[in-house]
Amino acid sequence: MTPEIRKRLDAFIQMKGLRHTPQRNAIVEIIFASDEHFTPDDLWEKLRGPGARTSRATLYRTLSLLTEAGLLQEIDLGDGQTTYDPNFLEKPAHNHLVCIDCGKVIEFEDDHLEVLNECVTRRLGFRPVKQSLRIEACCEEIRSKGQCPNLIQARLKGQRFPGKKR
Amino acid sequence: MTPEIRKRLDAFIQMKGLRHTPQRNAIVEIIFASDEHFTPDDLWEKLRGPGARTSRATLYRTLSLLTEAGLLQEIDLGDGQTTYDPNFLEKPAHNHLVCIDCGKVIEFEDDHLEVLNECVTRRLGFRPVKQSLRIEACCEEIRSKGQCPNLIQARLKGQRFPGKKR
DNA sequence: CTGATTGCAAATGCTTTGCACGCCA
DNA sequence: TGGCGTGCAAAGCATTTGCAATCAG
Repeated sequence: MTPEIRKRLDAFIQMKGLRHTPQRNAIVEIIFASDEHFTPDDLWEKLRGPGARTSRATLYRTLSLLTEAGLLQEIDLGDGQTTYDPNFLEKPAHNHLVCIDCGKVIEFEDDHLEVLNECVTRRLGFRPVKQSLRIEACCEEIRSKGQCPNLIQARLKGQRFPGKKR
Repeated sequence: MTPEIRKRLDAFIQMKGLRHTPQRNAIVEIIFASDEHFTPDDLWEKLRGPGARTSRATLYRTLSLLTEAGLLQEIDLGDGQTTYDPNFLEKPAHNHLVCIDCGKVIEFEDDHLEVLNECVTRRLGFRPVKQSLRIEACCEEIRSKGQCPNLIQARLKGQRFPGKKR
């Protein structure tokens, strides 16, 4: 967890008159230990490791807080659950490519894309706030080799694919 | 409902060995009477008008069928329910601008955007299948006039806004 | 006839909430 | 000590499913 993050979080907690608790700390610690996006369930799994006991309710409540604090961004991959993205202070735009074969999610940036999006938005008479591009595509690796490494892993995890909500 | 649509639907029904039923007909009729996007609930409302009795189960089942037949496209506006888009045969890309003040949804197209998206996708080693850009923005009308006509209507309808799932 | 289709109610899966108790500041 | 926070279980919501009855071809 960068000092930048910690600062923002502390500021938010103080401003809102909130409190530091072991549960909150544990959750925040785990989230910002990595910069990968995750679902509430991913987080729940990681939380079960250490002796830190939390409830799902607290988990969800904390996610809301962090989102409100601007430390997390909610993104929708279309799989029936909300995905959260930490470490986005440096990445204003959220573009995701989801492989419909293996479910792999790639986050990418493209300056041209951003400029273009801004132009379009203004042309329509709006002021851009947040933009997310979601591309569903199929993996060339699967087309050529017949399968890709993520596919097997995804199947094992019982991962949901785009389109299939539940 | 254009003959184009009817043709595709009949072909699909025949190919799959499905059947024509009054419920299916009623649903299809209502959907393709307009080219607006809608939620299952919007559709349910319209269905309650005529004497045609259907259940929500049939409604959802029919939506799945039409999606599978390629006559409907599922899009996710981030409000907790699936939105469906008919009349998309002519519009391959789905770009939506959602006003975070009034909830208004604008569908737009931009050729440059599409070309660019395709480039990015290929550069990442994928083959594009479906792309949807979602921009959250705020209405200039609200900034200048203090409110916009959609806001009042949206409030009355108890509309959900992006970010607030339930 | 026979399998596709329907409606109902119950089940799902993710997320939120009410409530009483506990703990931070 | 006064609330904020927490856990639990129950509630919510959109959507799906099991099943027996019904209907289309």
